[in-house]
Formats: sequence, C-alpha cells, structure tokens
Amino acid sequence: MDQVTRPKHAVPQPRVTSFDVAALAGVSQSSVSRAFSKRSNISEDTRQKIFEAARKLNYVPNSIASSLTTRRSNIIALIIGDLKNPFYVRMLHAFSERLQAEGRQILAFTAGPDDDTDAVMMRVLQYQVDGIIVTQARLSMRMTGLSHERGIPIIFFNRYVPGSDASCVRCDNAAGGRVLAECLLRAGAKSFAMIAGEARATTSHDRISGFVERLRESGVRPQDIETAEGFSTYDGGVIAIQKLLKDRKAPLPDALFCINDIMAMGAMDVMTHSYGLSVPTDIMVASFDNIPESGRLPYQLTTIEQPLDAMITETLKLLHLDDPGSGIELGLDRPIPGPLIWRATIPGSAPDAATLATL
Amino acid sequence: MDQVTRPKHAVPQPRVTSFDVAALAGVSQSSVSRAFSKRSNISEDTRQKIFEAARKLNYVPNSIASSLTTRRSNIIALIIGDLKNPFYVRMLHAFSERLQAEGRQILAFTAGPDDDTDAVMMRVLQYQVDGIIVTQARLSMRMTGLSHERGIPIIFFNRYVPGSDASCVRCDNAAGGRVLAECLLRAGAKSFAMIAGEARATTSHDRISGFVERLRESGVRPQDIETAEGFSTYDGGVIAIQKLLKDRKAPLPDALFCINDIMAMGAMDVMTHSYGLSVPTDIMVASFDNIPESGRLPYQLTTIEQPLDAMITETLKLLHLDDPGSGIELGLDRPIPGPLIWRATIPGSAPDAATLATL
DNA sequence: TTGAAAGCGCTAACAC
DNA sequence: GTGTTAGCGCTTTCAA
Repeated sequence: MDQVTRPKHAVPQPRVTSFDVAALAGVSQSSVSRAFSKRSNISEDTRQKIFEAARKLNYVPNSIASSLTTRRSNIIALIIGDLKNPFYVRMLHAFSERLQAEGRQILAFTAGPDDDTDAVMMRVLQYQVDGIIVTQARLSMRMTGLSHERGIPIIFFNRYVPGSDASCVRCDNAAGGRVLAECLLRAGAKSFAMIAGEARATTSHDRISGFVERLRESGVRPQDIETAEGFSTYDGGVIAIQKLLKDRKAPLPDALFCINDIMAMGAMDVMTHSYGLSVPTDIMVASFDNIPESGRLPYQLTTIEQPLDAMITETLKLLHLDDPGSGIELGLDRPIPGPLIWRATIPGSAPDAATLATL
Repeated sequence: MDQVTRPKHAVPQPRVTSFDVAALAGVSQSSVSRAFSKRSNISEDTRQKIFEAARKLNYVPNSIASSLTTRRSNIIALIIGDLKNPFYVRMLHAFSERLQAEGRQILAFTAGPDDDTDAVMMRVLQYQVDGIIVTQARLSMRMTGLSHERGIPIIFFNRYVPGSDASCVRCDNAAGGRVLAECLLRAGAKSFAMIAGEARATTSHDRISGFVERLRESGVRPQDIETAEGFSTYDGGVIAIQKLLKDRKAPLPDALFCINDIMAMGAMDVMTHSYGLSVPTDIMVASFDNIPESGRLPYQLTTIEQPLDAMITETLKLLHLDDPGSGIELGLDRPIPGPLIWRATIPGSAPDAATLATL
C-alpha cells in the first residue's frame, strides 16, 4: 500500500519504428515509408494494411529522421523582437495557423534590441529550418548571406532593410501616412503633432514621411508640425504625449498622428484621464495597425489597417516552401496597401475611395 | 546589361559537414563532433584548430542530425489555444526567453477550441520534442499516454485536468478568489456580481469557488451573488456586463468580480462609457492575472497576479529537461500562490499581509 | 586524447 | 507496385 504514496512514473517504451510496422504488416520498411508519404506509388491495399499495423503499434513517423534525408524540416523560424505590441501577437498567431494548416510549424526565436542577432541566427541555422521570417530585429549581411547560401530564404516582415539581399513584405506605410494626413486636413486640422517610433525603424520613418509629405503639399508650415518619439510601445506613447503637453503654453495642435495604435492608446489615455481632453473635440487622433484594441469603446481609433492576411499570403509566396529548388529571389520589396478604418477619432465622415485613390 | 533587370537569385552552396571541417583541420570527423559538444574529452589545442577551420568554412552543426542520434531535439512544443488574452502572450514570450537561454526553442502549435486536439498531438509527437506544454487545450488520456510512453513529459499550464496523468502548474486560483472576496467584503461590499469564464475551464471554476466560499463564510446570501458568463475574452466581458446591466431594475451590486483582467477591462469600458458609472464609487471591481494592461490609466485594476516566473520555473523543473532518464512523474499538481496587486478599483487600502495569510 | 566504425529512422534511387 | 540498398550528418562506443 506503500506504493500509493509514491509518485507514479511513466515507463518509457522502446521506440516503434517503420521496421516494426513493416514486420507486423508483412511488407518491407520502404513500403511503410511510402504509405506515409503523399503522392507515392503504393497500392491502396497495402497502404491500408500498413496503416492498420501502424495504428496497432501507435506508430508515428519520426520527422527528424525524415528531415535528415529530405533536407526539409517543415519548420519555419520566426524571429520576433518583443510582443508588447499586439500587432505582432496577431501576426504570430496568424502565421502559426496558416503554416500549421499546410503541415508546417513555427519555431520561435526571440531577439530583443540588445541581443546579439547574429548569435540568434546561428542558432536558427542549426535547426535546418526551411525559411526564416524576421520582424523587428535587424540582421547583418553576413548572416543573410549564410542563410541564402544554404538555400534558406529570409523575409523581413513589416520591416524594410535598404540594401539587404533579403526580401521584404510590409504595409505600404508611406501611402497610409498620406491618407491619414488627407483625412485630418479635410476635417479641418491646421496644426499637427506626431508621435514617432524608434528613429531607425523604417516602418515609423515611412509612415511619418508619407504623412508629412502630404501635409507639405497642402501648405502646412514646418513649424505647425511637432514631433515626439514614443518607441512604439504603450508606455512610450504615454511619455511622448506628456512631453508634448506638459507645461504647454502654445495652443493644442488640432491633430495628433501616432505611427501605431498602441501609442495612440497610451496618448489618448493620458489626454483623457490626466488632462481632461476629449477626442476628437479637443484634438483629433489618427494612427496605424488596426489592432483589435483600437476598436474598443475608450479609443474608437481611425487608423490604417495592416493588411495582415495579404501580407502573410505574400510572405508564404516569397518563401517558395513548396518548390525549394527554384532558387531564392533576392532583395524583393512587397509593399501592400492597407485600408483606412474610419472610426471616431476624426470628426465627420471618411473621404470617398475615389478621392483617396488619387493620393 | 540585361542581367540587371532580372531578379537576382541566391546560388545554393553544397552543405558543409563535420567531415569538411575535419579535413581542413586535419583531424577525424569524430573530433569535430567532440569539439562542438560540451564536456567531452578533447584537448584545447585541437578544439581551437577545429573552431578555426569551422569558422573558415562557415560550418554550423546540424542539430537535426544530432537529434537523430541523441534522441533529444532541444525543442519544446507549446500548444496554445488563442492569444486573445494578453496573459498567454506574456507566457509565450517568457517561456521562449527562458528556454532559449538554456539552448532550447519553442515549437508553436495552435489548437482552437474546435480543433481536433488529438490530431495536433500526433503532429507534436512526430517532431520528437523533448517536452510539451499545454495551455487552454484539453487532451485525451490516450494522447497523454502515448506521449508518456515515448518519454515525453506533458505539463498543463494554468489548467488543471482532474484525473489526467499529466502534471499541472497553475496559480492557486481558489486562494486568490478568497483573497479578493475578503478585500471586497472589508471595503463594505454586501452584494456581488461575477463574470465567469467558460464553465468547463478549471481556472474559472476555482477562482469563482474560492470567491464564493469566502463570501458564504461571511454570511453573504446566495441571492446577493449574481453570475454571468464571459468566455474569458474582452468581448465576452462586454457582453456579460451588458446582460447584467441592461434593463436593470434591481439596485447595482456593490462589487463586480471578473475571473480575469481582460474581461474586467471590457466590463469597465462598458460601465464607464455606456452607463456613465464610476469605479469604485458606483461599483467596485476585482479580477485576476495582472496583465500589463490592468495597470493602465483607465483601469487601475486591483487584481491577483499570476506568478508567471515562478510558474515557469516550476514547469521547467517538472519537465526534467536535463535528466530525461529520470522518468516522468505522473499527475503532479503545483498550485502557486499569486500576490494581491492593490490598485484603485477597490476603495481604501489593502488588508495587511498577516490578515490575508489567515485566509 | 584520438580515430574507426556502427548506427539513429527515414527517403530515394535502383532493380525486379 | 514492391524490396534492396545506400546514404542524410551526427554521436558514441570501442580500440589504439
């Protein structure tokens, strides 16, 4: 009775291999292999016989072993910076579902801004992944080269690295910036504040430059455009708006442009709760991403949606997962337009599509 | 000049193997293997010689091949339901960092509530992972059995499956529920509403039962405790509070207990923006998780923190990643107490630790 | 400390 | 359509 109090342990069984299944089914081992692989010459009859034997033995093919011979692991590496921005969470989830549906899985690698990305890449290469998706992190040319030499394609997702030989799939950020500027202008805004992300981030840079470009075209003077940096996080948005508002003598700008929703949320929370400001009455707000949070009651953000599904489709296309022999195209850039999501942070109604198209 | 307009393609190079390195370094292939493996008998001299050759050839050990012989992949499967709740995002990120620091990676598997979890598990087993962490999904006994037979431990994270032979690491939900009840009681609450999660979720069940238990002990009558179900999502919280408040004739309950922060946020947004209610003046709120969002200006939730770091440490301990031969202990349950995070949704100040300890 | 050789479990020619 | 056989790139005895 003593046994009951001791923790129970599982007893590991010897591994069941395709040889065991072959023996039980009375066929050769290679037939077992054929039975479990798509489009291979095997009679339905023996296949069933094999499946039956496999079921009896609880046989599961060893994908590690098969990767070794086929040189395909069906694993895609996803190098992710951090998950503070819900957009990247959505992205991760969507990639995982899409890939899993086609029999592949995501191997997650984290690379913070302070981490040695090259070291992480070496780890990635060890795992013999079929492709690499990089968000937020930056990669040295040496590393992209090593990866490409091995036939492993790299896609920068939502991050454009000028001069890199890795390809890039991203939202058309500059175009979105122009659209948002136009919306604000039409709603009557004359003076502007912007909360940018990290200066090095191309995403931030492109959104800002499209936005400012359109403003300039409409005759807005440089002194009517203020900027603060928000590091693309909620807390960064909070800090940036405080810098903009604290001890302010000048009148409030008419409109605030945040380069992503999460910073807009931080900024709005501060304006609403610490300064008693109303949006859009006191100040209009526009941003980017259309994360799920942006539609919630306290925010109702007018924003440019990142066309996630289209971006993922394009990424998977560039990855050429199904015909690895085709060679890796280098340095492709795929900007995808994102739709305007009109909500409540800009007064009035959305410009019609025709108008926006001419931008 | 025509070439310039054609897309450039990377030319795949033949793979560099340990044999190539051995040849260049003038040693045997097995020495190369030794050089790259921890604690192995090799002179520092030849090791350096080999590293040098490896560097010249850009050699990276093939971990797929090594997994085949060692039967260890250094890959941990993480089966995740969905990422709508930020708590699971934090968890994913924290696991990934902790594992990566010790030379392992996460292979992500998604299993929605409608997916066939057993089919997902078969996929997991193919990849020869060293361990499996399951959140949100439920697993059949057959599958846990198959995994354990293969020597692959399974840990349910933040999910207790009574009777399962897989072990479980979780927050002590019932204790947290009691603490929150006590806080609300001390703040003067006499009537209560609760927003529960899915009925089948043990997490929700335990939090609710601890909460109600304490209420009963203090003489609160059953008719003074209302319940609505919120499916553990933001939108679910919104719907639940609307059901509770719409066409309400009875007076408002004194306090609202939500079994997680994300639903509390949905409920608060509705109460604030649609009903003009103030927290905690009109109604107190308490919840669970301490996700980063819960500390933001519009919420300031008083909540029980899920002790994520401790939970992860315990999970890694139960996984026995470093001594796989030790056998898998079955059916362990590790409830870990979560600290009370006192903010602004309950008036007054927090009960002292001594008081809470006696609960 | 080092090298030779036998696998790990599977796929893919190649014969039959 | 099926079986035989030679690897895939590595780790790990076993001898030297």
